[in-house]
Amino acid sequence: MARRSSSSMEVLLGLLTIEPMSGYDLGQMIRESIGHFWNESYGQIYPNLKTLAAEGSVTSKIEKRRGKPDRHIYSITKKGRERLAKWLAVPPQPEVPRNEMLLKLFFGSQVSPDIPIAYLTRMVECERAALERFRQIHAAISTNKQYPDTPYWKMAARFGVTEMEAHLRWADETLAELKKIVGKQRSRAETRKENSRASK
Amino acid sequence: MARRSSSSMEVLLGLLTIEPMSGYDLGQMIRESIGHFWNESYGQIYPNLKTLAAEGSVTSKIEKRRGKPDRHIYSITKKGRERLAKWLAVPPQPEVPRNEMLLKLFFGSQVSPDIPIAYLTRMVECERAALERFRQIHAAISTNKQYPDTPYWKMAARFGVTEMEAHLRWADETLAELKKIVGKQRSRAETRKENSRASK
DNA sequence: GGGTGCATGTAATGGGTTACATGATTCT
DNA sequence: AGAATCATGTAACCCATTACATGCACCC
Repeated sequence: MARRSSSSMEVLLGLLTIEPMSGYDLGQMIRESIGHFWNESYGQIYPNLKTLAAEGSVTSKIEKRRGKPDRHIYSITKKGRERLAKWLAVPPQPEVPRNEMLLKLFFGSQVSPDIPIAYLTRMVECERAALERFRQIHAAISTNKQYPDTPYWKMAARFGVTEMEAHLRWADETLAELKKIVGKQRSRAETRKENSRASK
Repeated sequence: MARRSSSSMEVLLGLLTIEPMSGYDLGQMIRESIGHFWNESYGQIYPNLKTLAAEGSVTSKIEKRRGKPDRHIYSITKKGRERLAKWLAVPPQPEVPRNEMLLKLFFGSQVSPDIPIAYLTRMVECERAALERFRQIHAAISTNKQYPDTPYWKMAARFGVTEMEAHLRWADETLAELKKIVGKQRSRAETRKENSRASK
């Protein structure tokens, strides 16, 4: 997608401030903790770690384990922290995310209303589940020991909660609207049928 | 970004159901009408129109105009409508958008709270403006003549309104939280100063 | 015996933005 | 005179995902 200022390396640096980790661990962590607003594939993580190591932003140690494959444990260096801080200081640019669901809805008149009804219904289920997850994450962070990171993690979780609630409200409203359209089409079809019957 | 099922061609087809247009017009329209949830660059639009023309989903006519450059006016064909309908029938996959702002906030403890405060404040301004725009768009659609598309366009606009309102609520809450953190750091700094004064 | 998880990595592929090129007209 | 808008297009480049490759351990 060609984001000019990649951020893919900085995520790794950011997570390594929590504790030293392997590439595999980083992948796991990204999916579990920030997966709701950021993801990174291994095809990106491993090469980026190498680049960061080459420039001295991270160091690596090999952890030998009999039986299991070796683990390359990466730690953030002073230089890495500087790079992270520099990136954090740059105000994030407002980006327009591509929302395929809205795009399809925008062209909804081209197909039967049953189609948007179907995927919105499914979306509601997904978002209800996501909302629950966000609430649990928030609760888990709140009861845990308080790190300096805790308030920030809570803010991110609160974002998820607020957004999911908004989406659900919108979806309810929209589904009601779509059902009204279906109703109108049905009654028009009825009228047509009656007319043709009357004209016979 | 490698979305497996590109959608970039279907946007063009969708917009061409409204009326025949040139590549340039399509670019304008995308920015003005669906720019809040989808964008497309000319480097994408022109080649895609050629591809669509080659496969017979659109036809083109050249509009000669003295002085100004020629315009290639594209119209959607029956085949194009079929392709669009087929795409519309596929339920949109829930995608995790990359939210750089949340990512930076997540690592907020690494820098002074003034930094997130600054960009959240700016974000609030942008989103307030966006909210206003969405409301105006919604009002404009509502007062206009009713096309079959109208209800769907309204739904998309309502999504924007709902989401912006949610973001603004969250930003307010988050800014308050960040200011509390600043307060705590100030008071800690005060205490340290007093302690060192007392120890002199 | 076969699937799943751990663990690292590379290459192919594809999508998308930016920058560049061109050229006329209109506005300041 | 110079900037901006209209209008079309191409090429370079970047970023990211997917698929593939490898190999051991553990569980059913």
